[in-house]
Amino acid sequence: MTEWEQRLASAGCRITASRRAVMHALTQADAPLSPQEVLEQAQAVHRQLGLVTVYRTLNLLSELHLVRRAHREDGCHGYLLTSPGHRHALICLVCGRAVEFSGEEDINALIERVEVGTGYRVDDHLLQLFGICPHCQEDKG
Amino acid sequence: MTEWEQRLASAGCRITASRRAVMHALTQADAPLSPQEVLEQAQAVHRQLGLVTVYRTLNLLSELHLVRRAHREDGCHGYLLTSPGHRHALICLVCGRAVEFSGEEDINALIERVEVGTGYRVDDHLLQLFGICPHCQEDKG
DNA sequence: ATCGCTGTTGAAAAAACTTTTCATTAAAGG
DNA sequence: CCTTTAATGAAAAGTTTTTTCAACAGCGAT
Repeated sequence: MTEWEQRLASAGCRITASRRAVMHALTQADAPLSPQEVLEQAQAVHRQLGLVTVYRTLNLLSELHLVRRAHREDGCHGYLLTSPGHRHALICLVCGRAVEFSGEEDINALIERVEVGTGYRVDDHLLQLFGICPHCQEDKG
Repeated sequence: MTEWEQRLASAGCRITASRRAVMHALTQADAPLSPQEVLEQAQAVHRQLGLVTVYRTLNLLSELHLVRRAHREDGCHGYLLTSPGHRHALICLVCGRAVEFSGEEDINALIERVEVGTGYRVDDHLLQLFGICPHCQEDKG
């Protein structure tokens, strides 16, 4: 039983073909996938999968933090597998490839400064970086 | 002529009642507003305003960076006036009140570290903080 | 293995959200 | 004031997401 299956099971959820197919699609992908794209990829493994189930599965996986949304200034429609210990995504503006990174230490100084400056108590944050991946840098050079 | 009107004008756009109404709504609000909410607020000033125009206006204002989307882990449907020089928003989880802050300096160290670690070239970022505003902290205490 | 309970599923439909189309209106410069 | 043309509102189309519900399939007990 894989780690995510373990996680589902201990949350009292069943390991189904649909869920395996969605996780498979997200595991294969190296860029964020929209629900529609997840469906297309996942149907290769589980033909009768429906879009509704993709939505439900993505919501479930998000709640369990196995999957995360990718955010862009113009919307937030992509989903991404979370890498354990890495809370933030870095997405290539050319090809969409995404990697994750951690950097809590660096952010804490900023948060503390903002707390003092605003009087807010900061509980959570959302950080995402955009740039050009090594692969796409080569293509240009 | 206000600053945002100046900005619109120099982009070759007209200053219309609809645009004034949308800007008015966003100026009054201290929390991010959805397009629907913008419509409701703005209609107080410009009765015949339609939702379509709200969408068009928000897109225009976003392009000119006069307005920005608010992002949450579960979606990105709110719009927020941008404060000049402040690129990031801090949103109260209780009442939705938002303030903006800057912190480029703090983030640059992180970005540089990530660039070295991943090989990506980082061009842009999205950072948003969530917490409890001073007002809502009082309500509890 | 089989059974039964109940969480899950897929399809259809509904709801919500966003964009397109187009005739009409109204800014802004002359 | 006119004229030009960007902008508007309403309706319709398109897209995305959620709800409903009968049928299905995990999985624990037998």
